[in-house]
Amino acid sequence: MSRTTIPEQAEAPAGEVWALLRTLFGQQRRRFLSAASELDLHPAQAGAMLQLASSLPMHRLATLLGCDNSNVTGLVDRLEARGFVSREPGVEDRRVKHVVLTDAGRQMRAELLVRVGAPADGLNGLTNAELGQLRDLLRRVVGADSGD
Amino acid sequence: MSRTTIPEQAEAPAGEVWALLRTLFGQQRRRFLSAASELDLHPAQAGAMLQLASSLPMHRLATLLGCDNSNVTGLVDRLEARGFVSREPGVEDRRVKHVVLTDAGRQMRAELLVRVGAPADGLNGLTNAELGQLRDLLRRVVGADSGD
DNA sequence: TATTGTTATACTCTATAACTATA
DNA sequence: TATAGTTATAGAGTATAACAATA
Repeated sequence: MSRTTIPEQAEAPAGEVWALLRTLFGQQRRRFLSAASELDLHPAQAGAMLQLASSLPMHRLATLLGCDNSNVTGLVDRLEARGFVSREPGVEDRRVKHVVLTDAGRQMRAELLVRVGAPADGLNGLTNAELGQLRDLLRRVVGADSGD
Repeated sequence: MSRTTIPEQAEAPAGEVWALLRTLFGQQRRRFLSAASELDLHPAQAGAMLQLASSLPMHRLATLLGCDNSNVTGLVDRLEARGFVSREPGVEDRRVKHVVLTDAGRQMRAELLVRVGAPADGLNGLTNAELGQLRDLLRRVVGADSGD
């Protein structure tokens, strides 16, 4: 692939780290898009499938995906038409519908996770001690950003 | 924000690092989407603007964005309609059209970079020595993945 | 013959607003 | 009154196929 990330600001001490992280972001994004494509899922559909670790109300799914409730209607319509999810009425609040994976949906999600969720290949080249170092540093980077 | 990333596989040594990286991915993705939205750009348009560090042939932009040539036609149409880019005919190969930023486009791109390209806030909490450590570790992670 | 960019088509995503049924 | 989900609508992205101009 001749994909390249945008150059610029790779000089500053933090900037250099940032450039490396962006490279990883790009790799991961392409991995996600490839996985979705291979499985014949639209990226948004793949994103929804990944969020469905457990059943979720429609509006909760909308929040997680960062889109309007109305979009989820069509999204779930299409996933339902392909047999990956079903809508189950809420018992406690009858306005709510829960999106729940079918067996086929669980299998599809597993396929996605194999392709997207696996640690980037490069991590396997590090020793456990180095992974520990990396973990500690990243924790501080992540922790400082408002946790969302 | 009540956005959460998908749990699962945070036990393995590499898996823990991977989970942290995914958190960063999510933060960065939301930052990108917010920036695009604030500037009234569709994510795909914002992505194109970021790639235009220098002029690019239409087909090259398509490759960089990972989409078909035919999509770039409409994408550039709309950016052109808003005055951010112009099409310039190629001199060496007359089939080619070069997409080049206008002054307004350069300014818009700068606005985007301020919002998206800045090092994640968390990096500022690390010492230079720690940044060096992090850089060395990430270089090995990135280097091992087939460089695209 | 192959490539560049365009057009046409069809499907999906996305935001907005209006509607319903619940709460 | 407010919330959950739907519908309707419009603008945009995306893939595919077919096409003209150029190589």
